[in-house]
Amino acid sequence: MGTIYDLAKKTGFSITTVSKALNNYKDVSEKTRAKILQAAVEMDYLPNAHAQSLSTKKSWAIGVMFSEANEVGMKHPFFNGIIESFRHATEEQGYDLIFASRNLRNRDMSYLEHFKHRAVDGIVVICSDRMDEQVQELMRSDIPIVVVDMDSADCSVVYSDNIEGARLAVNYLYELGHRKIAHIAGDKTTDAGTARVKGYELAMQGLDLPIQPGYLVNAGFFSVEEGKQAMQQLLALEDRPTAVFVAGDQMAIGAIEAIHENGLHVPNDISVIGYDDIEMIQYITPKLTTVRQDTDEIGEAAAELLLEQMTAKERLTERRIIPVKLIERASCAPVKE
Amino acid sequence: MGTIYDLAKKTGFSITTVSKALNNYKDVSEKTRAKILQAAVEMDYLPNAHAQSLSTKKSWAIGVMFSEANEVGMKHPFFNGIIESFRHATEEQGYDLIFASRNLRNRDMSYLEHFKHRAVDGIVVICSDRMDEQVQELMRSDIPIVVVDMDSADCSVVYSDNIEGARLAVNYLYELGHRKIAHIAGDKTTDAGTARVKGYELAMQGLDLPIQPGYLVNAGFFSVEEGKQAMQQLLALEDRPTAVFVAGDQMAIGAIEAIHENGLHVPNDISVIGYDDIEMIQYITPKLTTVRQDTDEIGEAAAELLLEQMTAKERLTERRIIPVKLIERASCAPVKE
DNA sequence: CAAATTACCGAAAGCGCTTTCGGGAAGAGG
DNA sequence: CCTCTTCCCGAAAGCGCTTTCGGTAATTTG
Repeated sequence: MGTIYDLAKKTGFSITTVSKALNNYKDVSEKTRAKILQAAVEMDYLPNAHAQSLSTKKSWAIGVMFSEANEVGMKHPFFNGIIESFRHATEEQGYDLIFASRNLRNRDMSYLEHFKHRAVDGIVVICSDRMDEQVQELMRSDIPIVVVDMDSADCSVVYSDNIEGARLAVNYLYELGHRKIAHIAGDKTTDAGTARVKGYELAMQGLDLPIQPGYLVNAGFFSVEEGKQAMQQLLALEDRPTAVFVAGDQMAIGAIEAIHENGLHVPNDISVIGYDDIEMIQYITPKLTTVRQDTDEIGEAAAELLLEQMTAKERLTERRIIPVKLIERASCAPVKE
Repeated sequence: MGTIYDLAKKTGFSITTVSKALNNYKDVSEKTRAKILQAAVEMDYLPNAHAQSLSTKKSWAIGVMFSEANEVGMKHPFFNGIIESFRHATEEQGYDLIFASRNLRNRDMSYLEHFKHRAVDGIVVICSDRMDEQVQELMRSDIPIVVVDMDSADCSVVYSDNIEGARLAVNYLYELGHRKIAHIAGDKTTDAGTARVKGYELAMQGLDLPIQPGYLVNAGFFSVEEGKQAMQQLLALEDRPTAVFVAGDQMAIGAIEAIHENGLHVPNDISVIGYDDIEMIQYITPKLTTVRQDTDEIGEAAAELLLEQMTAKERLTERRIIPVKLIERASCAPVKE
């Protein structure tokens, strides 16, 4: 491959001139630039990124911190859509993504430390847990950052319109005639969870529907199993709901399982509506009606907010709330008399 | 944060000594090492990775090339399980993963070029398409590399035992009494696809079952839609199969859809068995019986093979074939008389 | 034609770190 | 007491690149 020095020797110019030619400086003639570029392809020259970063203080790398909840990591069916779209958007601008280990040659370090060590130009955190100490530390730092699925006044954030999403869901159920509408909620340590609860409460209130005791059940971290357990609680109630708004698709899948295991039918006996619109729910029975979060849009918005800061070289704090949409499928039906 | 120079000034030692203390050289006394380490945490010192890489020629980074087929990227339900496990394994050794863009400040470059530019220590390619020019180029290079889900004599590879998996599937159907067993195949440009076809043919032959005309249908790149279309072809046959072995779970989902749309029942009318064991198939109806590929194992094996090369600092060519397992669920039934 | 621009190029310092090599001090051996 | 090791430490070169600053040659201007 060779270094810039080899290129200089080969062409007879100084490394200064070579560097300038490569970087499109204007004070090098077209003739010599052409020669240098030509020689560069001939010897298959590629600049060394580390050397460049060292001298320019720009690494063209974005550090990503991914939720570790439930041990799923990149398998997370909602987050991986976001990261994919984020990747596309940043890639176009020439940035690489780096997934940092928390382990530097057997020395434990925080994400922030690792990102500083790697000298990333910016950070994206995709994590719902507001309480995560690592996330907090990142948000307090002075590196450009964007956080997804969480709110904060201290840094740029992007998340779905959860209040509105919950309202859509509840109103939809209401229009189908349902009055006994329960909510299976995500954990309170997540903004998404709390916002959807709030949206649920607001919507119910707006419709003049009281929330019956036991109708609001916390189901933890959005897993199938937790959704199932939550639904079992609802089914054990004296006065069962006729419809339930579930704060996540995976939990909704669990909820449906519970209902089926109870010998009941979805949607004939109980309607359920989910949240997220992850891929698999179009293949389950019944196909799940849900509130779609636009992962493409979220990823792009996150990229935009981060890019903005990186070029401005200063931290900005912008909030971007992405609209949601109700996707009607087959898991909700008019209430039975 | 400060540089090593600041640390030297603060402690009164030379940067040489500081560097040695930090890197556990033996020729620095415990006393001074302690002082330096202490000062390091006090001033929040972190070594600059670029500077380190520049002088050591080791970047502690692994480049990952991910399949771009079907535009899914990290959303791929099988591959993302592998990459997640790979990440865990390499992370423990202190390596970071870098997802390279193919775009270097508006100059197009190949993955190989980009990885050279970034001076990664190794490369993992997770991609099924044997014909991909980029993959070929990577395999020809001299950087340590491991490729997943593809065979090659020129570099270390790891993939599932596809022949055996196909055999398991066919034999299972046979034991349920099926004799008219069709196969919906993955594309011939993928090793997985061709190997499963071969396994299917071998198994049928071993059971003395002829493969009836039209029973082997190519369905492309493992998508739901393609699986559906392939199944429609099978359903259009005079003499329909009673069971079908599908080379991928997503295609199997499509196949089941097609069967249902045709007014038939799975498994009562037609049994279907998939391949992969992706998460969602336990939630569809009927729950899909399938051949499980062990993504954890594959990712770990890939990490191991790559790590090995990176420490040896030379390219090795080892082949690791991961065993598969039949997971019995509810999409297969004894043949009807 | 002299003076003032302009165009082009290179020396050198610097980015933050590692590593070789040599040298002084302290301890061991005779 | 002198020599030989051993133990610590630092000077300096080097990793591959960017960028400032100045200098020469070519060109333009009056």
